[in-house]
Amino acid sequence: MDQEIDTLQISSETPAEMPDKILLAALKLFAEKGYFNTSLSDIAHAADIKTISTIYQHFNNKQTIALTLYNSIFDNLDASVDDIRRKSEKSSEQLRAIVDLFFKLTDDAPNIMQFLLLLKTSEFLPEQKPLLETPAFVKILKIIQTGIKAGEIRNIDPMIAMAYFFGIINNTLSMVLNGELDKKADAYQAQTWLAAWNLIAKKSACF
Amino acid sequence: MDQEIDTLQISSETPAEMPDKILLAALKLFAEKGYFNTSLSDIAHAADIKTISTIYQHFNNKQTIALTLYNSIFDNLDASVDDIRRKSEKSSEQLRAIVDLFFKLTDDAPNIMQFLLLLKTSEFLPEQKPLLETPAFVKILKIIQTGIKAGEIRNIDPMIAMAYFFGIINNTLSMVLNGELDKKADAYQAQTWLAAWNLIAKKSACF
DNA sequence: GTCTATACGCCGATAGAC
DNA sequence: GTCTATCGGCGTATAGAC
Repeated sequence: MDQEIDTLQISSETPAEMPDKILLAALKLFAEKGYFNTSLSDIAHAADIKTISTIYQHFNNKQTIALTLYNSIFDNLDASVDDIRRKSEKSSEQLRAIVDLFFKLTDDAPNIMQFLLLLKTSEFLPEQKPLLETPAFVKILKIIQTGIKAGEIRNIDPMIAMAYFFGIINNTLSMVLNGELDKKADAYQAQTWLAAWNLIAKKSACF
Repeated sequence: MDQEIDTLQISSETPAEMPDKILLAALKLFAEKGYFNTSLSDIAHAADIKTISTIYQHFNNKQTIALTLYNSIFDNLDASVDDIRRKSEKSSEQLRAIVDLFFKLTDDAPNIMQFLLLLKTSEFLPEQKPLLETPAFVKILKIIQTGIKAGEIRNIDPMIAMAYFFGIINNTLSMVLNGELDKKADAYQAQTWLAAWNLIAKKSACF
């Protein structure tokens, strides 16, 4: 996955334009302190802007900033999942690629993963869909369902498979993001993938 | 586990005294809407109190209410873990009892589990320890370490074992609490315990 | 297009009557 | 011990000068 996160360049060299500067500052602060603990002044300060007014040149209000981030992140995730589904047919390989993406993002763009995994978006974006009803995750559910039909994945409730699989993946990544695991996500990727996949895979000797 | 949650009776018949009425109302609202979306007026209203002032008779400020809840919940969890460690020596049985407790609480006292699993307490109680540094979870980590030494649990990093084990358990319970799984937690308990335990147990045919 | 100044509301918190 | 009234501040948002 070499696709950038939409207009939100993770590691671009060109200094960000104003709207992106604001979004990046907001993303960082939301991820670190939470939505309600960051004021527009905080965002302005972090974006090297003197006053709050400039923010209103680009966004109608604070919530819109969060919504723009939300849409950018989930649109991009959705596009990545589409990409992944196109490149392979096997559920195992598709899930593997998604796990790759998540681990890579955790190391390279932790703020984005914090937004995805740690923030309770329903508290400040009540209209938005919860994580699992998001297009990206609906597609991931389909991958699992396909895997079950194809005999790659054990014949259990797909939602349960998803709960277990991403329970392992996301909890491990959450602990990396929280500093409760001290190495980079990359160090845990291989064994965590194995644990999660073997748990739902049919060929495993587990069940 | 028949122990009540401290002074916070979950299903007591006797109408709660004033401080508990406030705490129960706050717990419910914090769990449902989040800390920052609930005002003291909301709490007063939910506690059948006419004005906010009455709250200040019992608590110094809003944060203290949250802190009292936090302490009550974690003290109780800690006591439960002590109980469990006393009743059995085997790590498997101890972990099993903890899982029993979590599933039971999810069905019987969802607000408490929402507070535990879903709320980001660091956002409104920044001084408090994160979940895993809490006495209860330090003891749980010890259970896992003991299990490794005893040969019950695979010889992996205890933190990783914890990440996987509670990744499965907590994510499943989170999905129940969010309504993403439609049955009661009880319906998923047996298979979820098996999945989590087999993942870290040594005797499993998995690895 | 960036800044100054200001308006407005909500909420946490307090004083004090009864 | 419960209520009325009110304060003060912060944070969102806007109007308008330059």
